[in-house]
Amino acid sequence: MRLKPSAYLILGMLRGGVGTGYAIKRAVDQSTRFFWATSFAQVYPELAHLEGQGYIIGEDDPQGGRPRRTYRLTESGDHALEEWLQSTRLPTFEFRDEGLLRLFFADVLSPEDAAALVGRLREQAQEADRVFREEVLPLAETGLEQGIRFPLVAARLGADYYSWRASWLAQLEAEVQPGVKAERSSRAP
Amino acid sequence: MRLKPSAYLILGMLRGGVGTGYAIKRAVDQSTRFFWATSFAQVYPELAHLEGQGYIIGEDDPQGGRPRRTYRLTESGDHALEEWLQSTRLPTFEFRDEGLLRLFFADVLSPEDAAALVGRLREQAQEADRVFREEVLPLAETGLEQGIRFPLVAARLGADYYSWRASWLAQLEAEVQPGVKAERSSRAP
DNA sequence: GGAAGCATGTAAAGTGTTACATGATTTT
DNA sequence: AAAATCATGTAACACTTTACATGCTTCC
Repeated sequence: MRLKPSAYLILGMLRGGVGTGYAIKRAVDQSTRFFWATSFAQVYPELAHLEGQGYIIGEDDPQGGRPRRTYRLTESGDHALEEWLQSTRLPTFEFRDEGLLRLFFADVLSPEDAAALVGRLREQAQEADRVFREEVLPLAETGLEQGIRFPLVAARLGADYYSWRASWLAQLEAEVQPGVKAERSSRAP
Repeated sequence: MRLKPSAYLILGMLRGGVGTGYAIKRAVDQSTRFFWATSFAQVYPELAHLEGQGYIIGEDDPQGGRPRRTYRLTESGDHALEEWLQSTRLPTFEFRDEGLLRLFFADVLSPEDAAALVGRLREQAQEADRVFREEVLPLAETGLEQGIRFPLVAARLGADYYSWRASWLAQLEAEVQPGVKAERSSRAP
């Protein structure tokens, strides 16, 4: 791999017309942050690095007295982005979910406390679902007018994931209610 | 938060009877690694740190000429673990999914190449699903005999997630096939 | 006039991964 | 006899986050 995923994130944003470091960070916060987040302290050095390697070109573009530097892809950067998108290399996948870790160790707790823990996890999934439907999805929909559909696809996958997770946990919550006997879900009336 | 999640991972494993650094790393590789991974270079220093803080006590426990150090929780460690499990603090949730990032930028590609990318993502989800069902789930089931059920619950959530993701992507794959017109899924005969 | 937003960066601290180093025991 | 597994650790590197530092412009 020539570049790290965080670098392709920047190439992709530049390709989509998001031209400054500040704007890239803001765009990420409103879109990809759920599966790939970033920070100013990552974006600015990476822009400098990508320019040094010839993947992008920056141009000073001050707005009044306020300095600004706007970047665009070079041919080399454009090529690198497409190559990455078509690569068959296994994409990195890192998942750190403290909630699931707690669930994993829930045998330590009393049935009541374990049930409460599952309930909290379900609530958190519902809250994430709400954020996606109220904030992320509507924003992604605005891209459709310019024929940009995949950010909406990604947002839908995220929203549907949290919905799915919330109902999976709600089901589990019902099964672990103290008083409910069965090891597997009670299907008896 | 008194301790970081990686520390609670170790406390939880010790509480479950997994007593050495080596065994903890192995156990994690077979169970929690999908939502919380670790490495020897994290486990050994963390064990030393937790012992220094009084959460655990280690005892030299050589096997023949092979040195070994076995740890157990102190009261303080036991208390810290339960407190963490009952905490209402928002659990850390970090997700880095390069596959979704590629999907997000797929408008750059031709419809054919975008469809191929979706197909690769679907295959990868299917492969992860297979690993869960063939390797992780059977292992987690062995815990049931000792009345340990939540590792299996967590493994089921993981397995079901990848199944769900694979079929979501299969559905998307059908929708983005070149030749299929509609913006939204074609419900025509 | 003050707050919020635009804009760019650096420094320090924390976290995590990979590679290395060593040696005993068990399995093939 | 060799390979795999058990077992413990360190060093170097890579990566991320948080906090800091600065100053302009726009909105209330």
